[in-house]
Amino acid sequence: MRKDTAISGDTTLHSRILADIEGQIVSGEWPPGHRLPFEVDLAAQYGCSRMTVNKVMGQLVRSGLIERRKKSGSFVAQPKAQSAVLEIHDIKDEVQSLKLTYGYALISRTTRRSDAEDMRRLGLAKATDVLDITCLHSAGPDPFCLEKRLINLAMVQQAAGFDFIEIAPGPWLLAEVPWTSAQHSIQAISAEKEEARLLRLPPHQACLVIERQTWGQDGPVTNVRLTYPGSRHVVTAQFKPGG
Amino acid sequence: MRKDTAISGDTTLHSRILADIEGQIVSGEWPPGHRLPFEVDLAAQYGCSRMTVNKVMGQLVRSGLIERRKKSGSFVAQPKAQSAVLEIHDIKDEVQSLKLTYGYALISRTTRRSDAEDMRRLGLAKATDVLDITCLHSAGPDPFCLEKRLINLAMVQQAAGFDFIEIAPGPWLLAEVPWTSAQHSIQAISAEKEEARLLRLPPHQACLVIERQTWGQDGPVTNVRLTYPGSRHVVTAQFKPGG
DNA sequence: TAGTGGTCTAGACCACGCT
DNA sequence: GCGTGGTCTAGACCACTAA
Repeated sequence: MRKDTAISGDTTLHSRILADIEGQIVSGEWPPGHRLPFEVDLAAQYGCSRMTVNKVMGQLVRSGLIERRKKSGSFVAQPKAQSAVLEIHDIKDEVQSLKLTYGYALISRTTRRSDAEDMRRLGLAKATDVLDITCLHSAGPDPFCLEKRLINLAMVQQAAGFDFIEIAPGPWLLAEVPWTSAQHSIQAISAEKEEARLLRLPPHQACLVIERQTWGQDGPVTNVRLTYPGSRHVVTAQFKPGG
Repeated sequence: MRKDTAISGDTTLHSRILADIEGQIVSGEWPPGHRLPFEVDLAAQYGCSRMTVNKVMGQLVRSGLIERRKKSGSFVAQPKAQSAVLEIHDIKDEVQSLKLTYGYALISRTTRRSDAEDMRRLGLAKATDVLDITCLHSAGPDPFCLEKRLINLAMVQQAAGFDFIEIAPGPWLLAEVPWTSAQHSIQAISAEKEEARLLRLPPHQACLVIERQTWGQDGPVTNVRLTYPGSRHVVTAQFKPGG
């Protein structure tokens, strides 16, 4: 068959088929549990090969819109847990996107043998040397975020020789150390005295705390706890099926 | 060439190639900016067709590990904004996974013409009728989460005839209304008097507030604000490249 | 056991963007 | 120009599983 890659429309065949099927589902015309046409039939309907349809179906599965069972067919999925994509930006970018001048100040930097709390935060099995950094990110004249970070020196030897006076540990680590996975937790706390002082807040003010634990290929790399003052900071996440 | 789908290993060819390349990247052997072999060369190296390699490359692009430029080739991406997947579970499941008995109580349910605040929360362009629901989810004997929800009756007519006494609006909407996208925001607040009373908290206690705005195909469906007491609730998110 | 999805091939043409 | 990725085909075999 002659290939006319210039699709009869504007985008690729994939996108057109994908959009069609997504449309059927989100409009409710194909409710949860409805069985979609078989790959062979869709291929015939769109006049394309089965593999093209298969690719689309793969995307639909990944986005959670459909479920597929061999021998039975493909079905519109029951919507269940929503999963949203949380974008975690660099703090500097975050501040600058608010049209404020970004400031960074190192508050403390100490090296020690990891204690029980350090090992818990990093998820260490046995004690190693850790670097403990506290620093403050500011937006214009105001404190923006307090960062308390632990770096596992067993994984990041070169951090021992870096002062972190000019460059924040976040971007430095990102450029320096390959990492494989991360886990985030978000909670609300009342600011403790020391935090409140550094963030120039009244004591017991509600703060948003984002804690991120990062692993490299060979073990824990770093744990960072970012404390954002009051309700000034908002974390957002988007969900869109088939993204 | 004879097809031996029984892969020389344990999984599919895809997975093997994907794992190999991911390994090169996360181990740091291929640092950011490094150019990967061309598709043709990888295909030759693995003794497979170019399309198989192409599929893998597509996954690597989607997971943000590489960037591809025509004529230049494929390059290991500079790690930038981290994006994590936030799983937003049903509150009932959340409570039950803590081995606590789930309880639900409707506190108020009123219908009105949307005021300015309603329109802001729902993102309405012009006024419609809205259903305003306040309810409480509990875990064992304790309040777990306060839910304040608006439902756009122009989009969800059938909600007007439902009492929400036995069934919480969240699961009801999930089953009843197809939706296309959602946006979440998370922030820390100090509990106001009314919230503190319902959640049985001392006033001004720090609370985590998750607000979710949901759109259907034809417009705003619902806005829900979930207030979790104190630092008892933690939202978690996972990141794993190439997931 | 037969139907369905899962995977793969060995080609092909096209568009884009370096050089 | 020409090399690279982007897309697509018309087959094929296999594994799984529901009937």
